[in-house]
Amino acid sequence: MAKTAVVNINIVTGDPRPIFRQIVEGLRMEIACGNLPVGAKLPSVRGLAMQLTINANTVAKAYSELTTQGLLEARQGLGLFVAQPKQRLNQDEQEKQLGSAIEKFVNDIAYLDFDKKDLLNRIEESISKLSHKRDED
Amino acid sequence: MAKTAVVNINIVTGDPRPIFRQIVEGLRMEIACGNLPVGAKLPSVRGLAMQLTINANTVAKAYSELTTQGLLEARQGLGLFVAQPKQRLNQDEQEKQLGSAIEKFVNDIAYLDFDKKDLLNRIEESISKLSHKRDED
DNA sequence: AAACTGTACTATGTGTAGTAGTACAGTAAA
DNA sequence: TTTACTGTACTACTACACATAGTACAGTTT
Repeated sequence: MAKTAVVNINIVTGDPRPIFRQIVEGLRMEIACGNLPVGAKLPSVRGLAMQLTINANTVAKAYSELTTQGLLEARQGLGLFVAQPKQRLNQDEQEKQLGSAIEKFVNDIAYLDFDKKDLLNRIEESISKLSHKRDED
Repeated sequence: MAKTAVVNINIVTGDPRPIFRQIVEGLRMEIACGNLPVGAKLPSVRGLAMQLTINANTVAKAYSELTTQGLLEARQGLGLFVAQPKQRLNQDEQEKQLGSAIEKFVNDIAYLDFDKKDLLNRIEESISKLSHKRDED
């Protein structure tokens, strides 16, 4: 049987995001960075709940959303696995989400002091950590 | 008496953000882009509520948060005005917020298709619309 | 059969968001 | 002085989101 991957996420008290969303976003990044490759087996609902000291239903909710997003694949009685990535959004929806993300980001940083070049470098660096972005020009 | 500025924001049904937050973020951008210059007089709590067809207490809540953030200055009996910008965060807190914003942004775009150079250009372009970022190198 | 796994449900409590309504204090204009 | 604007603050209510606790069922492997 496949060995359970180590999931390196934690819940930050005081983070304005709900707990289940911190899990969702934490796992999205772990998968996007290649720390959880396709086929990796995630901790069980009850296992991750104990690890994070939260309720199992909260973990189940996060896992359910990731499954709906196509990042995970659930097999009842067996566990949850990182799914083979597939294109799920059409071009228009992609463009819309990209635009929203840029707008939200600029809103967040609008009142901060920073050097523009430095900022763009940091963004480029963070993007380069995404595993499927590493091989691009 | 100062003329009330026209505020070009609207509430998007279906937007996951609470209504008061859409107002906060909309006004932050209007101010940051120079559409609402220092000293501009905003619509009254009751006026904006009517304009947006929402409750006046919801507007008051948004205005209150913007006042706390230092972007607006309230004068009881007179109205609300765009405040003189002032540095409010220390360097550490700035860096922390910048890091969080980048992290959140990369999480949002991690599964989208985009050309890296194009993305960085679009971010640079959006930043250039911020009025206090126009004169920078 | 036991022990793991996911899935789904009810029930409860807490906190947030928004509305509706009301009232008070400050200011300017008539 | 009155009127009409302004911001500020409060109570009360409803609805929803979030998280927990508990329970039970079905699938799979050992």
